[in-house]
Amino acid sequence: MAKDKELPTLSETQLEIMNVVWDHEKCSVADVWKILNDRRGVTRNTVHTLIGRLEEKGWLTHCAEGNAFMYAATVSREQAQQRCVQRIIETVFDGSAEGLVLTLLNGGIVSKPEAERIRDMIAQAKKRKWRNGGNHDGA
Amino acid sequence: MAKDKELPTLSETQLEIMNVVWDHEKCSVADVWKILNDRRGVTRNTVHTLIGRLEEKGWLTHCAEGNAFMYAATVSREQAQQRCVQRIIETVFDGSAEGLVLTLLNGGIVSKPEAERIRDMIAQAKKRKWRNGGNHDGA
DNA sequence: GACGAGCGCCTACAACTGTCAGTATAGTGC
DNA sequence: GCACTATACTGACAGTTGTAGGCGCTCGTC
Repeated sequence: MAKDKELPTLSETQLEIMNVVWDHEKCSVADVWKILNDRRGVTRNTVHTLIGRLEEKGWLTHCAEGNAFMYAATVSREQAQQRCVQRIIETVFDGSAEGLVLTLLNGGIVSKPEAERIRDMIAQAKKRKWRNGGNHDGA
Repeated sequence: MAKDKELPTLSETQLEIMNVVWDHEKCSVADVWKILNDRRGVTRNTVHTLIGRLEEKGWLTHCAEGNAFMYAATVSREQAQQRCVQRIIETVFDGSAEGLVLTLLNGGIVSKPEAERIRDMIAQAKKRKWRNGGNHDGA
């Protein structure tokens, strides 16, 4: 886990599957299928193919457990989220994290209490990470 | 402009082209091609096809100007950015804008001065938007 | 009028993605 | 042993995307 080989980006459907796997730590094709099928009606085979491709790409690994395969993510949800945010900042906001937050605030995407919680989070992060001059400027 | 018909999402390359168009307000295939070709070597025809597809999907419009076509975006960069952020929050962060900011702060994506500027931005947005009880709680 | 440059249009192709049908295999119950 | 069920594997297909080649039109130049 946590090998930093650059994994290819995930499509929407692939992300949906990864989310299920992350939620359950590890699960079988049938598990994922049940959840996805509940949401939008999809064949077990489809899920199987998608999971297979995710494994091919390195996002998932499997191990036999009884007579079923259990799949687990090779990368934590947090890591994937980080990469995703990083990519969006680079491609959509031309490298500016502030641009992202600005859009968040001015686009009516966050509510007032959310914005306040976000402000608090930043204040806390400031204390925690840079209390005694821990520099972190290289963006 | 600003018609809120739901446009399909943009791929990375498509976004690259849109960025050039947004930067120049309006430009010809040749203009976009020059810039993209400088960056990574791509054929004029490729750019033409991509632009044509973007127009098909409603992201661009063109008007004849002399004997060349000038392309312009139908949606402002800000609108596109908003949608992009909204989508990422929904699909990657399960609807939580705070999750996004948390990732931004804890993932080492933003530097200290950036985080401070972001905090100021939030403080300002608070004053501006919710000064006299203007509620905005619906996501 | 011929010619080269610039441009738009059409077509093609490989890779990827989402979708599923069909087939094989293994476990369970009778 | 056979039928049933659950699972895994393979192959296929349509749509999208990135890439490019080739053709024809227009315009300025010689």
